[in-house]
Amino acid sequence: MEIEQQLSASIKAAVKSLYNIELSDKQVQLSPTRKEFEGHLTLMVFPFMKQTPIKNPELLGQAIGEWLVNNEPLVTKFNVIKGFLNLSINAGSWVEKLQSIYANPSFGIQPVNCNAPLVMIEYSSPNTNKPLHLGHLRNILLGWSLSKIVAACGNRVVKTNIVNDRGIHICKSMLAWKKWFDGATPESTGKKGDHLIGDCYVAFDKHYKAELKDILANDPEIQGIHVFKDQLPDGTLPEDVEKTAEARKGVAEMKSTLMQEAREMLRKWEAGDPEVRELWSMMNEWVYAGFDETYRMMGVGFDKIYYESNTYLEGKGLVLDGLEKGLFFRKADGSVWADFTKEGLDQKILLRKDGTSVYMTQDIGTAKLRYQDYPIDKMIYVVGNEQNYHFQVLSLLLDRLGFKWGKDLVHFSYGMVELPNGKMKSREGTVVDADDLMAAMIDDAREASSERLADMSDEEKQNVYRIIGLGALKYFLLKVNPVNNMVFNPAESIDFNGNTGPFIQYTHARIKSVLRKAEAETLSAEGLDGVEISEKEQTIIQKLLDFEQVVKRAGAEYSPALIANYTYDLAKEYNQFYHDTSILKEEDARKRQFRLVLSTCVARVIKTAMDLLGIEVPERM
RNA sequence: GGUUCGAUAGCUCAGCUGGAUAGAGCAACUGCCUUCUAAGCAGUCGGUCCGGGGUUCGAAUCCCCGUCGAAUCACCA
Repeated sequence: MEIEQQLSASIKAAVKSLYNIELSDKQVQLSPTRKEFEGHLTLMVFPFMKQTPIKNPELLGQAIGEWLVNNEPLVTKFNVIKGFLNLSINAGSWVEKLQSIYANPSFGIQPVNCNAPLVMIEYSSPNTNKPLHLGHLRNILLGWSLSKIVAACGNRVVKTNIVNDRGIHICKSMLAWKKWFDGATPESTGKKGDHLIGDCYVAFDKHYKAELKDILANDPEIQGIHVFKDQLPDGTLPEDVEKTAEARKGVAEMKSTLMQEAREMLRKWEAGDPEVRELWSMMNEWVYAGFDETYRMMGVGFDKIYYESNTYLEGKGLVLDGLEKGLFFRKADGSVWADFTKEGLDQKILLRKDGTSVYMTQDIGTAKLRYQDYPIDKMIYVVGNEQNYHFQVLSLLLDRLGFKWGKDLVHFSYGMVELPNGKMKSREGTVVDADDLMAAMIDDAREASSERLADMSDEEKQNVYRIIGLGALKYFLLKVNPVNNMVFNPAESIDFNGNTGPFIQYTHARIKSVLRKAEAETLSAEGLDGVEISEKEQTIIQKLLDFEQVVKRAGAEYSPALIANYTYDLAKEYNQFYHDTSILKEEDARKRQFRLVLSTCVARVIKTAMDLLGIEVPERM
């Protein structure tokens, strides 16, 4: 990086000295030289050619190249192809850079002080009526990685979770448990609590569906519902089959006794009915124990967890205040609305006519509590792209209410995980369960690596399987640009070869193995001045130097994928070097030393980068 | 229908604020383990960067118009 800055300044000086022209930063475009050409960094001369008296790009490149060779010690030689000036940097400068990387154990990570901006990041945000699935995994891994990256960019970070622990969905599970589960507990069934509650939810849905079917088939009132299309010229009134079915379904849902019971339970919950509350607490505790286990296995956590049962009433007050201040308006039926038609959006309901909260109101309430707890400078919500509209409105709403971070709250919107034949549907049993998937990945890792680790203790082995299996899964989910939907094929297990987590982990383990064998040698980055280095070695140093910029960009663009792809590139470069350069058998002691230092730095950057993704790297595999 | 997002090799994906002949991995085929870990390395095969205009020295990238796909437009969360 500093090499580029220095070079950039010299190029400006060159153009100034040759043609008396001041170049802007934008006009000096340096990029890594493509492999098929000689050189390390390439300058494009087109952006400023018009201003110079020389209208031939080759001649212009030639002139600047000559000036640099004579005046800038970094540059040893150059060549010009079309408008591209390829510059070669002297080997000593690369070695110096490597030495400074080696000297800085936290290379790439910005220090954080107590005055740094405070960024709160919300992710996971589960409902408490079913276990976590693959979609949650993407969310949670993105949130965790983002927290690491934002912190690495010099911010204070508070990781938070809003648990949706109340509402009709949990009442459905509670009702099903009471009706059909005969007092089953996680202990009595040996099931994780979240899975047991998930079973309840499925059971409710199954019975509910059956009841609806029965009502639709047998209820005379429903049979009498018909919706017709417009009259045809011949006077007939064709029935609109679709709308009829829709209307019948709507009435059937109202008539369902199961649904009525669930609603009654919700009403009792809101009224604070002790029996309902007790059941609710018990079942939620089961779920939390289950979630905690999943989070622990994933290696993630939170600094502060909010529960919707504590926040859902909070928004009301703010909305009523806002109403008094004229920020919102009340409709004739008594419901309260915000008008965003001036901002190009619609009107949005904030309180129902009976005064109860909606989703949006709860988010306002949560925001209020968070702001009371922390002096937030920036808020990042990791939530799927299906809620883009919601957050667009929330941003305007919080801004109107005077939250200073409302206007630029970040909705970190990511795409859905789809199966080869479309979306995951819990109703259709096509959901990929998070616990199952992690266990399967660890099994695959065991199968792939048990032979190699024969001399390890069982406990050590188990740990390596876990690191590899989860590494494969996490990398798979994080390497894809978050904004895109992605496809997961359960039939093909996640690969361990190629652009994968284990490939990168393997590179790290290999380096560690070499370093262990070199342990007898005292490793030092001193005394490497003038050591001869290969093009590949130079390329790796250049790649290492990129790391700082990649972290910054990943932070600015909220993209763990950038870190993932960078790390893969680095590992690939290193593997090529490893393949055709011997390290320990090199006879020249300084070259050997240099290669060990280079390898150490690569291992360290891999470890740091993978940590930013929430992925561990093993010492052996 | 409105809004937002997306479309790159058979499949999964990279491609930075516009830069040289568009890159990886998987799959298929071929080499390389008596030498630091072959989860590796090297190679072959594979492209109308959805289509059409425009901007300019130069477009996968920026702008406009289409086509297709996803999400959303609930007094659900």
